Amino acid sequence: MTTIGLRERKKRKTRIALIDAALDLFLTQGYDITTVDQVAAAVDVSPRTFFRYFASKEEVALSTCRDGQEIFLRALCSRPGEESPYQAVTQAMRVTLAALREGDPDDAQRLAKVRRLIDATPSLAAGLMCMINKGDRQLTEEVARRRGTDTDDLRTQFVVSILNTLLRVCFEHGSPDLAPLSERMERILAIAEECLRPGWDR
Amino acid sequence: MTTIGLRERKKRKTRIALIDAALDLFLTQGYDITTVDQVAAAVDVSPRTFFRYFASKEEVALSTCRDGQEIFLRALCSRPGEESPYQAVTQAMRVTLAALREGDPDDAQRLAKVRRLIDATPSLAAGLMCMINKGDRQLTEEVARRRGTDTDDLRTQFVVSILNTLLRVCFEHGSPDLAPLSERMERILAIAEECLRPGWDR
DNA sequence: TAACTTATGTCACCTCATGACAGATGACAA
DNA sequence: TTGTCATCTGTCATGAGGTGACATAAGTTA
Repeated sequence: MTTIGLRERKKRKTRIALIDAALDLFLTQGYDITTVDQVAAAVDVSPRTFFRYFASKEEVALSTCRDGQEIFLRALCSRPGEESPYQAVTQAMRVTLAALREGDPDDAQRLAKVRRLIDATPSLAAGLMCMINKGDRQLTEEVARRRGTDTDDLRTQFVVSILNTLLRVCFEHGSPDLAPLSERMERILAIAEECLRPGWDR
Repeated sequence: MTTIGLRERKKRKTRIALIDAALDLFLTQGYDITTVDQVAAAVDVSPRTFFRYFASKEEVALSTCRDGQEIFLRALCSRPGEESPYQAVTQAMRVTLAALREGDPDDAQRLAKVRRLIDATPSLAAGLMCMINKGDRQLTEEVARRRGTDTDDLRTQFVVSILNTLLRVCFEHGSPDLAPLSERMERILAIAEECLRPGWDR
């Protein structure tokens, strides 16, 4: 049986509706001149309610990315413990892309929209970057665990930063489409392996 | 002769005064609850005038860092052309730290305050990171020039990201003091050289 | 149905940020 | 010194982002 009731279903529906309305308005009019009121009105909801779903205008724009990030972080945590930090991260990246390819097409669609939006909106690009780096703490713990150090270890922090770099380069300037994104990622990883000494992440 | 007139001097003075007042208020009360009006009042200036000097509350908080960044970027551009991207960046970092050590002690003092402030204020930490990455375009051009590629080159972008990583790791979690900062930087660079293959940035 | 929990709307309020306009002040030439 | 000009500044008005308080409506559970 589905344990979720009508209330929960409604909540998810308005959340999605807010995201979609916001994305469409942002893309057609521009992010900056679109007001929260307009987004709320498009979904027939009070502005106050908007802020109960999203803490800020930026959050609604980037929520899809955040969801993707969480998929990635979960994938990362469930990688086998023998994998080195680099292996675990790259595999988790591949898993995330695969999940996206096989999941709800609407989600992929939304992600494509967000990507177009971010490319047209510098402040959102900055926000996305910050978001990626927010995952640092979890990433740091995961790397520290795999390297057998604590999170203060300078080398661990260095490894984390490099991995973060890979994540950023792969995902920040991508095409909206999934296949080229995947290809781009593999090229980046090849470059990384050319540049880094074997065992650098151990 | 000094070519700057009274007007220019006054402008610089209020700018500095605004920065110092803002930093002190932010540190004593907290960044978030301090209003622009308070900062303006502390310098006996209208709030409107504040916004003629700084585009935002964040800008006044991070202005000292931005100044430092500009010193760094100028130092980078004037490095000899034979240096590899990595050499040029690391030397520019050292030059920047040296300039700070030998420059106006007030500036170093301000920088220390900013650091304490950033450590206590996540949103500013995010802002700082974004600022650092804003320097990317210039950094990318410099790296592309030294590698003899154009700025779209994937490997160039990778090199830029790694260098950016170094910058971040060195400057973001530092002690307020200058000497330990310098030492930390050297340790990070040593780690980087352990991890990266010779010639990785060529 | 009754009692509860929770989502929502309304209202009020604050801060950030910007445009328009007028007055004050420094810069500069005659 | 004086007059003109550019520019800095203050005042006022406006709009958007964001939040707290409280009542109400709706879903949930007994």
